[in-house]
Amino acid sequence: MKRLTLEKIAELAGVSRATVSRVVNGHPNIRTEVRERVQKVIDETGYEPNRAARSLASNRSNIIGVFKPLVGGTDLFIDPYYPKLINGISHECNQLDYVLSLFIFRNREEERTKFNQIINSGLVDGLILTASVADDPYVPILQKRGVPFVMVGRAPYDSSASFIDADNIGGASTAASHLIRTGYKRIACISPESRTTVGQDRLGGFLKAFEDRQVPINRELIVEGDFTFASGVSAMRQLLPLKPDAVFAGSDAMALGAMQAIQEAGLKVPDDIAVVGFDDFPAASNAVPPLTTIRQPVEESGSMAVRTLVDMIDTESREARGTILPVELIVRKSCGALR
Amino acid sequence: MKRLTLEKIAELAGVSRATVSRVVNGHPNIRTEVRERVQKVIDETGYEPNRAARSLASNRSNIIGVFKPLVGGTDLFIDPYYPKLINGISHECNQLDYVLSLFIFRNREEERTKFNQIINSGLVDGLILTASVADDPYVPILQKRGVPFVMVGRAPYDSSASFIDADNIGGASTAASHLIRTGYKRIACISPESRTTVGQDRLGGFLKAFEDRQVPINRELIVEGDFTFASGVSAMRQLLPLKPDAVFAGSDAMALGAMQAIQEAGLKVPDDIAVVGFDDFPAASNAVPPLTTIRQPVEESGSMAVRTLVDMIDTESREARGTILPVELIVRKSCGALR
DNA sequence: TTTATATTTGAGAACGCTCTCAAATATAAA
DNA sequence: TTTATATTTGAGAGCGTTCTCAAATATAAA
Repeated sequence: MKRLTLEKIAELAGVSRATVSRVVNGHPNIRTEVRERVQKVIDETGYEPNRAARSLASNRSNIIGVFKPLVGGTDLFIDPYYPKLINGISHECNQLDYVLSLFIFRNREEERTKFNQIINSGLVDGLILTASVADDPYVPILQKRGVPFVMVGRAPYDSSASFIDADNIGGASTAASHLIRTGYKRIACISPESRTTVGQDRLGGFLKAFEDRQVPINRELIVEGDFTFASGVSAMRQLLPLKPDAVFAGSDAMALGAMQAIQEAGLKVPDDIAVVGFDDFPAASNAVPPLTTIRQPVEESGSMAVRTLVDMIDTESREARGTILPVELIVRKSCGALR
Repeated sequence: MKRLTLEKIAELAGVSRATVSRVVNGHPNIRTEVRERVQKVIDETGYEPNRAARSLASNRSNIIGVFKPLVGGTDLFIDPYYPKLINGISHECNQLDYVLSLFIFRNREEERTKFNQIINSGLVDGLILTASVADDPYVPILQKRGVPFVMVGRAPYDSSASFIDADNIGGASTAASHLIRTGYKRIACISPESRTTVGQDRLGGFLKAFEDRQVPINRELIVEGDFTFASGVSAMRQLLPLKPDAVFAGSDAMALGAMQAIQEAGLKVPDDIAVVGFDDFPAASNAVPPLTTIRQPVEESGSMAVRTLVDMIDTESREARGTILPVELIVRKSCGALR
């Protein structure tokens, strides 16, 4: 089947190429009679404009890239966070008529090479950056290159980049406050990697709750994990001898790991040790007992990121805009507040 | 910063556009002296060819689309299967220098519209189709249109389309045989949706094990779920009054749900009821007791799909080729075979 | 050397669109 | 009507590549 072109459609409709282009792109100033005639031909033939030609002529690809830099050795893509985020991004892309390209890497070298290709080849109109660590090398490059981008899941170190983030500080603080209010005295924290801004913020929020309420903090009850179930288990095993009566884990995966370690030790959640997580992943509500946690609006982050990015692209504004989305405490059985 | 073009590089290197093009594309028949001179300029300037122009001229986008049709109401994207698959696909795309675009939809209407755009706009060189149901409307369209595609996670109803699939029949059969061999007499099955080919195959494999061993089947012990944890819980609740002594669930999520329903009823896994799942997701090994399951090579499916597709694109062959990847029984505590 | 042949290079068309500018036509004002 | 103005259309350049074909140059054979 021969590809249809604008030219061909123009011929069939008895107009010029330019007129068909106008119809396709919804430009004003076309006689409705002509517009309808052309549209009819387009509909009947199923014509779709060639994207490459369009990109070349307009200098716009209508593709948004999602770039996920490696974070340490951990492959967080398996975590339900990413699928949800991608869902949100994808949905909003569909709405705004953008195509989503996904860039995930296994090693730094590859990552760097592809990054350069991506931003210098005109492949994408803009980039969504996820899961950056504090020393992310890409931000300055993007800024110098003038490529629109927004970061999701982290606030940038300086405020010169657009970002979408959940209120990690507020959420962690709410979680900790909830435990303090419920009456626990030895509250532990399994904090996510402090190399990540998420980790920093969640730990920060945890600490803030104590400061705000002027409750002293037990520093030895703070252990670092790496977001994973396994790290939750081992962190909790470390904590058990210190006899905490509650633990806030900076991710649901770690919280679930902690619960398992607690139960292995023959203790009960929440009677012996209360547990609160962060994320509200499906597994949280399925856990036994169901996990009290902080729900973050992951899909919304994704769609908000796309909206922000597309707006930056359309307006050609490179001005940074940050959005912090509210989170929500979901009280279930694991925190012992429901009796 | 002004975009670099072939022309510009040619000027800087003192050669013609065509020569630079040859260097960039690794064509033979260039004096090494010239090749090196040009390459030097390219390296120094960081030149990357414009993808749109390339696509237009070569009629190749070097983009592979992953198209995930809606399956019923269930949003399976959250399931760890997809992230793993995408990981595999993405990795192989990186290797073969293709870009991955992801297409996920929320409703049929949108899905159809975008599908047409995708295949008629020259956006992608080929498509990976996931999670199709038996009445998938897209296969015939792709075939007529001559778009290279491969289906993953299902064997097509007729063998005229390329596919990559895990050995669902063999795996389910192995799982069931394992339960039979271990000595269980009332073996139940929570089968995935029979609308999906995965569901059909896993149920088929389950039944096959009984036929092969000439063991009679208890049809009333077969209940259908929809891959989810919740459906596993409710399926198991239905099964409990029928007093099964073992259950094979067609997905780990359902198996975990079943385990929870069993434990809620005050029964023990595996002592009262043994459980075997399918998939070997991270949660399977974290479960208490750890879940015996069938491991399917999801990432390998992804990379194999890409390799197959790229080969079809390169050779311009539209001949169907099917691959069935082997699966593996992972014996853990939940099946009661380890004492 | 001279001629034949292989290798290396460049000129220029083509890919299918967008967009500017000017021409053609319709509409409003005089 | 006539003229001025607004709206609608088309011609054609340009986007940055690839690729064919022929010219230029190098190499081999006579």
